[in-house]
Amino acid sequence: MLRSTRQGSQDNRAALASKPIKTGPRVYAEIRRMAMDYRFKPNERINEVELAARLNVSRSPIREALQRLVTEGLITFQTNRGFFCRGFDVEEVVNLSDVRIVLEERSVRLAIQRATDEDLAALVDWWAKTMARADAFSSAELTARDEEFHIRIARLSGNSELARMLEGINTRIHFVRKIEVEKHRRLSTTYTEHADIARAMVARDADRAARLMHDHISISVADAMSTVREGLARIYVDADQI
Amino acid sequence: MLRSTRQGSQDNRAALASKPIKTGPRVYAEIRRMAMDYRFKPNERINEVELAARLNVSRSPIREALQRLVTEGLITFQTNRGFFCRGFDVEEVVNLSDVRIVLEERSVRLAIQRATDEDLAALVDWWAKTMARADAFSSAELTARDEEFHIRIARLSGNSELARMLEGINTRIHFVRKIEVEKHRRLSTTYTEHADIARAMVARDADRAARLMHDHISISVADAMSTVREGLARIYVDADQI
DNA sequence: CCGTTTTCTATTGTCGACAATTGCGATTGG
DNA sequence: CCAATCGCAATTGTCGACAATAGAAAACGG
Repeated sequence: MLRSTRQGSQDNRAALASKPIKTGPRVYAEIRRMAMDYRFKPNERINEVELAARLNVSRSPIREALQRLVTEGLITFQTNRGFFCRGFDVEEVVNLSDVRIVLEERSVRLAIQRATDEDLAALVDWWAKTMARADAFSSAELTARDEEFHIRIARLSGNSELARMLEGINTRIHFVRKIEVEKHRRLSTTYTEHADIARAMVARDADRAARLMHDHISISVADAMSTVREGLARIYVDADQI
Repeated sequence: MLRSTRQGSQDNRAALASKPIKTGPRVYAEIRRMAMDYRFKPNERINEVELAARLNVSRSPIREALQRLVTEGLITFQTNRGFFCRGFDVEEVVNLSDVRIVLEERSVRLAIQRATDEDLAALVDWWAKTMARADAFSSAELTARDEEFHIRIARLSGNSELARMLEGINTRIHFVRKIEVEKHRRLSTTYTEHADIARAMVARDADRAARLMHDHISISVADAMSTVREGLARIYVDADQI
């Protein structure tokens, strides 16, 4: 009776719809999303056993996922003390933004150099369609489109490392971005800015596109501060009623 | 006699000089270095049990370290198939180089904006001293100094995220960099280029410093190809006699 | 002799167990 | 009443065991 071993987990899997996703990837994806949305409070210690229990798995996949998230910058780690949620402060947002600007500028420039006319036309079309339906989208969906616009350009750059790094930054600033989207829901400058960038790309006007991109992404420190403040409010208020 | 449990590892630790470094970090550092130096052959499958045996630990710390290295871009992973060494090709080197250029340019510019006169003077001094002793250094040491020069600037930028990303790129291009250092051992343009950059920084000439940095880092695709070729030779020849 | 299916083996994925460590709270001495 | 010390409870670090999977080898049929 000592060797019933992994009986429990078998049941869990079965209950979870036979075997939709493998445990490892699933756990990774779930924790990742939690971290992106600050479902862990900033600097909060993450209890492995508790998390394992919540996701119905053992600590092994949990720890492996957490380790991965550490290098992604979503989680912090101290030996013998465990994993912590990353902090949430203005400096980090500003720093990431600053890096993002130069990478996105490079991204458009390369895309203009290397993408085909069809690719760029498709980008313009896609964004036009998205804009047309903008009102029907939730804020979360809208944020996703915003992110996708930039990622598409990054992919068109033909530099997979560049795209990879921008994706990394995206996941880290996802939370602030979502707040910004909601803030500016009414005055939807974002949509027209995207359209302008895309058009400049079609026209192969690298300098203009890069400048537009720069201005589009730039945020004042004051903006960042207000967004972070708003974010903190959500983390410590809304989170409780999830 | 079933519960001798972790006897074995106890012995290992004891044999390894009581307890110099904790297992986890040690394993991570060792595997990381192996990956940096292509002690695993490109795209080679990494056998967890074998590696665990070699480092005298169980698979848990191995897997955790590998997971971390996956997001660092030093290791590849496929579910149910395991971990693989990253490839080694020209495209990746060129892509990383391209990203590196824009980040390093931003880095100098920010450093010029934010570093104190003392900081910059210290940078110049340190590099002068290093240059003076250059002949006494091994190629490995020389490579380390090269890397350190750039990292110092990144830190002076005051943007920790920028520094972090540049460090990430450094570990990924470490191998090619080492080869480049050895190639150009004689015609040591690198040293004077560094000195020039540092001087431009002291003079707070951002445009010049950025341009120098750009030219310093830029490599032609032809150079990259030759370096990669040389690298492949080493990986598949020298590696056997380690 | 070649292509398909089956069996077998090597390797990964996940688990529960236990030791080591940390941090907190109680206890004691000033 | 506060500071330092001690011990205990909670938590992390690492391990070996076993199931699931994939890939190779063997058996089979054409």
